[in-house]
Amino acid sequence: MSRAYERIAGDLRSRVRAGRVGPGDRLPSERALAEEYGRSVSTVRQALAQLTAEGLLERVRGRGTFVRTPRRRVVRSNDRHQWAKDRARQGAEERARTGSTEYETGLGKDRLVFDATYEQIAADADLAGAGGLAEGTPLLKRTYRTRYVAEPYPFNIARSYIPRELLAGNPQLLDEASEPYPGGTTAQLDSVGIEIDRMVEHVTARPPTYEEAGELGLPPGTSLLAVRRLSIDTEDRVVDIADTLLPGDRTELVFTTRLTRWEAR
Amino acid sequence: MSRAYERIAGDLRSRVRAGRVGPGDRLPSERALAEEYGRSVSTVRQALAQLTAEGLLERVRGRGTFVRTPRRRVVRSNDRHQWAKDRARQGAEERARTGSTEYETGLGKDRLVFDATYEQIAADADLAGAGGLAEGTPLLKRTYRTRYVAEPYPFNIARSYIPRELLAGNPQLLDEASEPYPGGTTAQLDSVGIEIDRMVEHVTARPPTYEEAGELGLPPGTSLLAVRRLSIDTEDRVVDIADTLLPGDRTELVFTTRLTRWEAR
DNA sequence: GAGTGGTCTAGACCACTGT
DNA sequence: CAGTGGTCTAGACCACTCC
Repeated sequence: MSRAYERIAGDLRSRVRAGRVGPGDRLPSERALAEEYGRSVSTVRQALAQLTAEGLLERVRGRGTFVRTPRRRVVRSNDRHQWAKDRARQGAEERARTGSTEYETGLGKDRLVFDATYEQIAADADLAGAGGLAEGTPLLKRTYRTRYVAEPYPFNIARSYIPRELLAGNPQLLDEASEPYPGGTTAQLDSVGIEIDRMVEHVTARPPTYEEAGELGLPPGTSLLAVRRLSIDTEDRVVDIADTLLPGDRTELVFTTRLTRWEAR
Repeated sequence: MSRAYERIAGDLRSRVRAGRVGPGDRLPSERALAEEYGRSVSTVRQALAQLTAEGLLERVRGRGTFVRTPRRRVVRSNDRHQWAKDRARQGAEERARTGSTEYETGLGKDRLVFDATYEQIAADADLAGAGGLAEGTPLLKRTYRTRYVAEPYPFNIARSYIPRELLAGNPQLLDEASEPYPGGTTAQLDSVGIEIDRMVEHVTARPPTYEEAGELGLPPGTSLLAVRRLSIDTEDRVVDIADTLLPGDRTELVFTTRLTRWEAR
């Protein structure tokens, strides 16, 4: 390894891994490290930038360079789909009492803040392709943001697209003032006679765009989980396309796949 | 936005998004951009480094800076678990004819290269916790790498851990020379009387470590999908823990969740 | 005010690509 | 060979934190 900044990065990396500096600890300053390794400050900065991009360090102006402390993860399990479907057919009081995100996080409404906005749009090529629709099909676009009361940034941004034609039977569904709708999307679709048969979720990971990093308050060295979920009804139509963005450093997705039993041999 | 490098990055970003430069196109050189924006080369380099980390650009020494071309994605669907379970009870010839990865990618054995190594280890705290085992429990550790014949880097690294006690009935299972085992892990477990009831997959995303980036040949600006899959048998035991690393820029995970039907109202 | 990281400069030299 | 990006230097000045 002939590059000075890689030697420095490698050395600092092993200091962290060996536990000689732990989460939250401060590293020596740029100038001190430059002195220690006999290199210029710029070279040390390059090493520190690499470790920051790896998610190992966190740099704070005026305070110093710290070993990043892992954030507590929010678990999202696909069990919630069945839970939500069962709930949608329960009494209105029961539906109003609980929400899907509360179910996931185990937290009450007083600890979480939701935000919903509705728009009417036309399907672009991407959405049309995903939903098996013609381009230009009128859609209801709903945007949801969920965050902890105590935190400034949402831990979840979701955009849902539903063909407007499907919602004709219940005009209330086009009005964002109905949110939070008791029983969620499953109950909303039930109100116009739609039953969901299955959810198909497409999971990808990538670095956040500049705008996404801003919206979600993602520090450098964090990945983004992007989930596109298709809700398919009992007539095999795509009745909802939901794109969800989740911070990679605080999300764990859990999927349980149940298998049919073997016949006795 | 007072920072010069952010203005430059923002301007170049919009050039790409507006399609004024498309995938594969070359951008002006560092020196040319410095001239154009009236800034030093270092400032331009900072802007280009940011866009590279976002996965938007690709820099090649001696050739130039290019707009990154998206790689073709390998789709991994949870349907394969049921497929593999069904296959495990078929004839030996049928099992030998196909593999799980071929099923996933739609490619034949001649286009893919597998590699398997076996080790015997003791459970550390992490594995013991995941498997509900005592620390130190003897495990069989199997490492698999899968790649295209035409490519140098694997698109998949998997490490599987099975309590050795479960495999006592079939010594052949401890020998890596048995790989590829016809019918895969499901058939291997079947040979010692274990039937899998369900798979539980935990999905997370993060930047690759330095070593992972090297192993998988990940370019800067790429995330890593890390999946921990627990195989749970019909007696509710964790019979396999499989940790899989997948390049975020070429993997799409698909999970289908089937819901039970409502009773007629 | 002392100490921290962030931005920016104006270079030098090197490694690599393509002609 | 000219042209590209990669490494490294030795600074200056700024924005911010903490005492």
